Parts: sequence; C-alpha cells; structure tokens
Amino acid sequence: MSRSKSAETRERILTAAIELFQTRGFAETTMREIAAAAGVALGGAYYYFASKEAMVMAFYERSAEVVHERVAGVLAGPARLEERVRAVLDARFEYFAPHRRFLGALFRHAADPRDPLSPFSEETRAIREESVAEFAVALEGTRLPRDLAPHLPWLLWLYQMGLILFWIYDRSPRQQRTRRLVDLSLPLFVQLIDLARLPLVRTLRRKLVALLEESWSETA
Amino acid sequence: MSRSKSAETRERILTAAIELFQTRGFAETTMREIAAAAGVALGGAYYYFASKEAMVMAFYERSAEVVHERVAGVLAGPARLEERVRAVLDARFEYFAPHRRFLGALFRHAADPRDPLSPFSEETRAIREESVAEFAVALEGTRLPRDLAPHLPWLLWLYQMGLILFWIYDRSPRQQRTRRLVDLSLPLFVQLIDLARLPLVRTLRRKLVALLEESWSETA
DNA sequence: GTCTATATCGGGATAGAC
DNA sequence: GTCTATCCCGATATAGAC
Repeated sequence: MSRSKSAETRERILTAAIELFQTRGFAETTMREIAAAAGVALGGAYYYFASKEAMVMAFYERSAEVVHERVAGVLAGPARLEERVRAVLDARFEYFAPHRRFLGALFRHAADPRDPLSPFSEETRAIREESVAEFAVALEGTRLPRDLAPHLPWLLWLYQMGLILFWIYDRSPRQQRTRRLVDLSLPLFVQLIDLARLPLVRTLRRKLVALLEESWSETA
Repeated sequence: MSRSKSAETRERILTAAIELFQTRGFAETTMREIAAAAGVALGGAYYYFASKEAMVMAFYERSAEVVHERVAGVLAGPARLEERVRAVLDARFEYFAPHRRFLGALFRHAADPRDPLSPFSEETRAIREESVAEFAVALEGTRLPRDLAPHLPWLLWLYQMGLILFWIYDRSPRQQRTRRLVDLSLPLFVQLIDLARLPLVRTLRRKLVALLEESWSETA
C-alpha cells in the first residue's frame, strides 16, 4: 500500500497536470504551471515525463487499467448481449466523465498515423487490443454468423470510438445527447447483428466481411 | 485578372507554406522557413495569416471551391447513383492527392469541438454545407424512402469524412487500400439505401431515422 | 536515484517603428 | 503593409544538493 516516494511525486505531478488540463485546457497549461502546482521544479516534471504529451499517454494508460478491472468484474455474470456491451461502455464513460475536456487533447492526435498518442498507433496497440478483447468477452454466449464473428469485437471497438468522439463534442447538459445516442444506437447495432444471420442477407454479409478483411491488417 | 500586390504576396506565402508542409511536414516546418521561402519577414507571414494553422484553413477553403466547381460539372449529366457519388469522391481525392501528408495536419483538429479548424466547427460550416449539398445533388433522380431522404446527404458526407480519414492513414502504395475500400463499400452503401425501401425493414429504418433526428441539431 | 536551480535554444506569436 | 525586436514557452542540458 505504501508507495515509494518517487511514485508519489510522479502521481502528484500527473494529478496536477490532469487537473490543470481539465480547467485551463491542454495548450494553455504550461509545464512551469504544472511543476509549480505539483510543488516541484520544472526539471522535476521532465524527470518523470518526457513531454507534456507523455502525461496524456500516462493518463490514457492508467484509465485503461482501471476501466479494464471494472469491466472484467461486470462481465463475469451472464446477461444479454446488449446489456453486456452497455456495461463496457458505461464503465468507460463513467471513468472518463470528469476528464471530458481533457480528452479532447488526446483525440487531437487521432488522425496522425505516426503520432504515438493516436488510438490507432503502435504505441497504443496494447491498450487498443485490451479494449477489443473486452468486447470479445462481451460477445461470448451470443450466436453469431461464423464469417462475421471474428470481426465483431473490432467493430464494437470502432463503434465505441465513434461514441467517444461524439461525446467529446457533445455540449448538451451532462452529455445527455450521447446517452440518448447510445440508447438508440446500441439496440440497433444488436438487432443488426441478429439480422445478419438471416439467409436473406447472406450475400450482403459476405460483401461486408470481404470489405472488413480487405481493409484490415491493423489499419495503420 | 490582375490581382493586387497584396493578394499576390498572400498567395506566395500560402504556396510556400503548402509546399513546405508537404515536403517537411506540418510541425517540422517553421514560420521562419515559410517567411524566408516566400521572401518576406516573419511578421509579414503573420500579417496575412493569424497563425500557422490559419494557413491550413486557407488551403481547406480554396480546395473546397476548386472541387465544388469540378463536381458541379460532373453532376450535370445523369448517371446511376453509385457513379454520381463516386464522381464526387473522385473529384475530392484527386485534388487532395498531392497534399495527403499535409492534410493530416487538418485532421488533427477534427476532435476539438472548439477548434475553428475542425470539420465540424462553426467556422467550417459553410464549406461543410456546400459539401453536403453536393451529395444532395448526387442523390437527385434516385428513389428514396421519404423519412430517410433528408438525412442521406449528411450521411454520405459523413461516409466521405470516414474515407478521407482512412486515406490519410493509408500507407499502401498510392493508397490502393483506400481505393479498394471505396470499390467495396460504395456499392454496399448504395445497396443498403435500396434495401431500406423494403417494407420488411420498415421498423428498423424508423429507428435509424429516429436516431439520426435525435443526434442532430448540427452535432457541435 | 531524486530532485533544484539555472541557463540556453528554437519557434510561435505580438508590438510597434517605419 | 512590411520589418525588427521582443516575449513566452516547450524542451534540453548541466551542475550540484541530498
């Protein structure tokens, strides 16, 4: 329980940084401010974090850990697919909620293929794959078309990314619009998965699978 | 035809900037380099462009104009929906092609709701609406479900944004993967529009329309 | 190993002289 | 409209206290 003094300092700096990013914005917060708020010299901040952006990465990594633990707990008991996926989404959004503005800073890098902070980058691969794996667990116990099945965890992850992007934009009180979007889109998504099993749409499904497999090899 | 000296200077600076962004990258190019390449002092560059990013915006605006003219020409004659949409996409990608690396800089801001450079922002509204209108024209002459029809231009625009994002990431030779993605996804998209008219999927379609209408009011 | 203090540099942005 | 001088900040480096 008693962490080393070093870990405590690092923690103090990271907490101060996230706090400042949240209240003043990422670009507006200076390293000097962060250091001052954490009670260390400028060099101290750089001793623990190679750059301002490294702090974003550190937050991203930690959140992945915390959320993953919660998700694992929730998915232990059986439930319908919709509820299982919702549990994953809820856990993530609940943890993200106080840091919504700050997360905008993270998504600023989403589009740069070479940026380590991009959710699609090599550096964030471990986090991404863990998240995809969560959806694979959520899908357990559901009857799925054989050809589509291997792609669904990744599709759900992409769906989650879309929701997070929408949520970052969502300026409605307490992001109610995002909540509503999940309420409407998730049942639709689940219904589509169910519909995809019908022989009627077999050709269409085949095409979708072909598309997914072509556009694959880890996007980046 | 004869532009003012001021407009020429501005043009010279913008051309130099795009050239440098393309060859050396956005972050790596300094304002001092741009100014030097354009033959003006640092302050001169800032006289015409409020920031380095404003240059990206200027490029974005100009490309919208040029592409829009081309699109208007192509859509004058009738053709099947798939070909009409493809014409719009081709025109855009053709103009973007030499600036692929540089456009990454634009998409870096896609996720920040308050960033003027975001494709969803108030500042880019005019460009966005013009682009949505192009797809509305492309849809003319196609039988569509009444309830879904008003949303399709915007959905196609969103589809286009997704493709552009994929294309920016696409490191395959000459972005062949994106080409392949369009080849596979566009017929699928058109087929889904066609399928949406069946009475069988009426309830599902209604739900989708409800979702679109809820998540509306211009996202931002 | 964990920091403080300080100096230095490069680059975005601005003010004001001309 | 254009240039020069200047400011601020992120980042790096270094010397040294403990």
